Amino acid sequence: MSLPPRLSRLSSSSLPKTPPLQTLLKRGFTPTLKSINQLLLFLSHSRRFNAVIHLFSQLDSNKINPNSQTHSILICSLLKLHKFEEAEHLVSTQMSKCPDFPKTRFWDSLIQGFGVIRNNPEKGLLLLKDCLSDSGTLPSSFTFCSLIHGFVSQGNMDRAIEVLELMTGDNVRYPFDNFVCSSVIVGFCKIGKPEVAVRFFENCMNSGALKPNVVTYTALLSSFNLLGKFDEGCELVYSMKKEGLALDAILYSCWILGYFRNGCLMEALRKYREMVERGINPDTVSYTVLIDGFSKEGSVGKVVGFLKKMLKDGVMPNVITYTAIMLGFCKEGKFEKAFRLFKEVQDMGIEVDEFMYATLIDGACRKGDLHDTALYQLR
DNA sequence: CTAGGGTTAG
Repeated sequence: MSLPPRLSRLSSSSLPKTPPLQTLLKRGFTPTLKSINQLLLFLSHSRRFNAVIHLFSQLDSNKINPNSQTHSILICSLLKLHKFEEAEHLVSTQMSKCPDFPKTRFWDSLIQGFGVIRNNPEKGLLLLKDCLSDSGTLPSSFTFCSLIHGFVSQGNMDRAIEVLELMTGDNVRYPFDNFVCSSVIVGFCKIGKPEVAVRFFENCMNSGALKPNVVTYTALLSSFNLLGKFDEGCELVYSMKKEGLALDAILYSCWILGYFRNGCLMEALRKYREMVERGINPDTVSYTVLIDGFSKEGSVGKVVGFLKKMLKDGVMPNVITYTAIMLGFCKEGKFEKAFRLFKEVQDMGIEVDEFMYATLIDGACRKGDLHDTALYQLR
């Protein structure tokens, strides 16, 4: 089997000529630890982390004792390969022996690895506590943030607050930044406590350390929406404009949603135009908010208009967008149109969900011909 | 340096 010319040239000229260490070892060489570490470093820098691990595993049987640098390189490779359990074991066994370890960086990677990549913030928190009890190691604020965010996305606010308290503790004293603040606000909204979210925001402001950005303000605006505090939401946006903060598509969607919930359709439309005039491109959610708002009022003309517009702009509708459109058709008594769209959505390969079925069933019931319509085909 | 924020029924 011969390689095509281009590949054979590559393999003969651009790969290192030295035989791999494994081969050297087999031939009876006994390289110094220094040269081993250099090779491990080289492998690690060229991102051949599996090779690092493999080479390390051969050291013992060749009576070569690794030092702390060897272990450092190995731990880095394990972390890169997301082998967190093995990395954790090494960190905890080698830590006390090697005072020159980049301890904090290892802890950061381990806590974030378990908390975010493994989606196991509980384990991350255990490690965080271990780390804090080992004086002299203070994980980065990002590590605290990602744990908070991990707990928030699980809806576990008790734990999120626990991390928050560690963050403000005497030996840490990290300020609450926008990342933390927005995550916590969203968390409280998620568990149905928007009033607590607003209070948390106010506390952050009173502490004086927070300069809210558009993300934090959007989370706050969404809390106001949940609380039905439409006027406060508007005031918030006005003060943002006065501050000179750049509003974006997400902020506008949230604001427009508030107008719809407050029954101000024309004002919602005006804000949409304002957004476009400012050069902010509406995305799928922006359009979905508009479509849903007009569908609920039975303004199917507007709904279809927005659908065409978004398709023209290359913004793809999702299952929520289509459900909102079907709702509009059903409200107008055009169940057949809704059902035709339903089939099209399925043909597009979009996964339909219970919301879509519920919307269609409701639409069919509204028409009253539950027994002889396409409803039977819904199965 | 960035992350983090917004949409659906009965």
